[in-house]
Amino acid sequence: MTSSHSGFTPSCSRCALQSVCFANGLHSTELNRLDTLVDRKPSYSKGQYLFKAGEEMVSLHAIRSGIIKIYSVLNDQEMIHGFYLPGDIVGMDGMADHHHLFNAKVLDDAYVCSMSLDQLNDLSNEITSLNSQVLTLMSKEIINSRNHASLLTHKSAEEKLADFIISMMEKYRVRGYEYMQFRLAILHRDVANFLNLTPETVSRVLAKFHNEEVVSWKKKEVNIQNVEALFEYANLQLPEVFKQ
Amino acid sequence: MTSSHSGFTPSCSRCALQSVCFANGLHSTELNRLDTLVDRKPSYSKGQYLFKAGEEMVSLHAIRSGIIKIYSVLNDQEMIHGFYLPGDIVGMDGMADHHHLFNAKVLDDAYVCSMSLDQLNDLSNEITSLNSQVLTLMSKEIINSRNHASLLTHKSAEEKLADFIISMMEKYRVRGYEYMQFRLAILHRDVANFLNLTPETVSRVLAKFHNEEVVSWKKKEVNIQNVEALFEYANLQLPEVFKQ
DNA sequence: CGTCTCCTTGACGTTCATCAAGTATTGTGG
DNA sequence: CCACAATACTTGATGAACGTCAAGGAGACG
Repeated sequence: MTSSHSGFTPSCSRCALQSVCFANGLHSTELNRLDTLVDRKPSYSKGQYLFKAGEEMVSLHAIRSGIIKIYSVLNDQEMIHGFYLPGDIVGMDGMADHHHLFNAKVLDDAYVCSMSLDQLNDLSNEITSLNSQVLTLMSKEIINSRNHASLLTHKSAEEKLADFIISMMEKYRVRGYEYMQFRLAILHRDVANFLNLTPETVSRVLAKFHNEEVVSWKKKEVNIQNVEALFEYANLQLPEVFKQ
Repeated sequence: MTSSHSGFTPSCSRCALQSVCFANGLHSTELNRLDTLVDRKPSYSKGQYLFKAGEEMVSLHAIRSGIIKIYSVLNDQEMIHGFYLPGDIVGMDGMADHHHLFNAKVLDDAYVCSMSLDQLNDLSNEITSLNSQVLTLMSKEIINSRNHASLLTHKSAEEKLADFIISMMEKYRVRGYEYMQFRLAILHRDVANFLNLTPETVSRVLAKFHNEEVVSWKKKEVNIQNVEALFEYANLQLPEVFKQ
C-alpha cells in the first residue's frame, strides 16, 4: 500500500482536488454556495454503478477517491472509454438529452461528490465561472477522447502500454500523490480492452517491461523503475521534471 | 451532380439547418439577436483552413455547406477525427483553453457561419437555452468521439466502410437532402485514415460492394443500390424508414 | 481450503498492412 | 482547351503484428 486517499472531505473549500474539479476558479463565497449543493454520498463499493446506459442523468459526479470505468457494450462486447481517478468528472455524456449512453462502474471503492443537474444549471446562471468551468471540462473530454483514438490507431502494443502507465502516473503526479509507485486497481483484462489489445498481449508486454526493469505491475501495485526507458517505449518526450 | 446546397442564407430565422445548429430551441426574438451576431464569411475554398492546431480560438463555426475535416498530426502522421457536413458545428475542442488543438481543413468549398466566443458567452448568459444548446452540442461531440473509438476497435474493414457510408447517408437524410445518392467530396485516402485502414483496403472493399451492387462510390458520387445489404455489412439494424 | 477468476506462456492463424507496378483522374500552364 | 504532370486509385503478391486457441499456475474470496 503506497497511498491511501482518505475518503472524508468536509467541504469544497478545503478539498485538495479543488483546482481540477467544478470548483476551479470560484471565489470563496461562491465555493460556499457550491458546497451546500454538493451531495457527498456515503461511498460506492467495488462492482456498483454510478449510472448505467439508458438511465436518466440526474447528476454530474466528481471522483474524490477510487476508480470508475466508463464503458459501452456493442454486440455483446464491452468497450472501455476511460478510467476515472480522483479529481476527474464523469457523466458529461448525458448532457445532450439528459440520459446516459455509457455505464459507470466502480472498480475500487470510491467516494464521490454529486451535483444535481438542475442545481448545476441554476448555479451556472448565477456564477459564470462555474458555467465556463463546465464547458472547459467538456472540451477536455472531447480532446481526451480524440487523443485516445490517436493512440488506438497509431501506436504499437508496447507504445500503448507505456503510454497508459505514463498517463496514470501523470494523473497522480499532477494531483500531488505519490507517482513512482502507486496502487492501480484495474484488471489487466480491462486495460487490454481499453487499449484494444488482448490480455495475452498485455501480459507479454508487461513481462518484457518487468524483465528489462522498466516498470512492474503486479497485484494492483505499479512500480516505475526506469522512467526514461518508459517514455522511450511510449515514444514520448521526457518532461523536464524527470530529467536527472 | 445530385444536390447543390446553395451557399446563400440571409438569416438564422430562415435557415433550413436551424434545428441542428446553435439556434435550436430559440424563440424568434432570440433568433434575431443571434442573427445580428453571426458572421457570415464570404466562403472558404478547398484547401483553406478554418483554424489550425495551436491557434487561438476566436469563434465557433457552423457549416452551412461544404465539408470540413478535423485532424491532428502525431509523429508526422495525420489522424482524422471527423468530417463535418452542413449543420455541423466545429471548433469546440478549443473551449478548454481558448486554443485549438486540431486542424480544420476545407475539403469542398464551404460557407460557414461563425460566432465569436466572446459574443457567444455574453449571449449565453442572457439566453439560457442557447447555453444549454452549446452544452448539448459538446456532449454529442463526446458521444460521437467515443462511438468512433468503438468502431475503430471492434469492427472489420467491411463493417467500418458500410458504417461510414451509412453515417453519411443518415446525415443527409436527417437534414432533408437527397440521401440515396449524393456528392461526397472526400478522398478515399482520407476515409482510409479516418477508419484506420489503408487506401488499398478501402479500394478492395469498395470494389466488393460495387460488384455485389450494394453501393458504388466513384468520382465523389455515392450511389446506394441496396440499403438492406449495406446495413447487413455494417452489422446494424435496418431502421423502419428503409423497410420495404 | 477449495473454487473461481485472473494471469501467463506457447504454438499457430488471420486480417489487414506493406510493397510494387500499373491505370485512371485531376490539376495546371501554355 | 489541350498536353502532360501530379496525384489518386486499383490490383496482386507477400508478410507481420497481434489475435486466437489451449492448458497450466497463481491470486482472491468465501
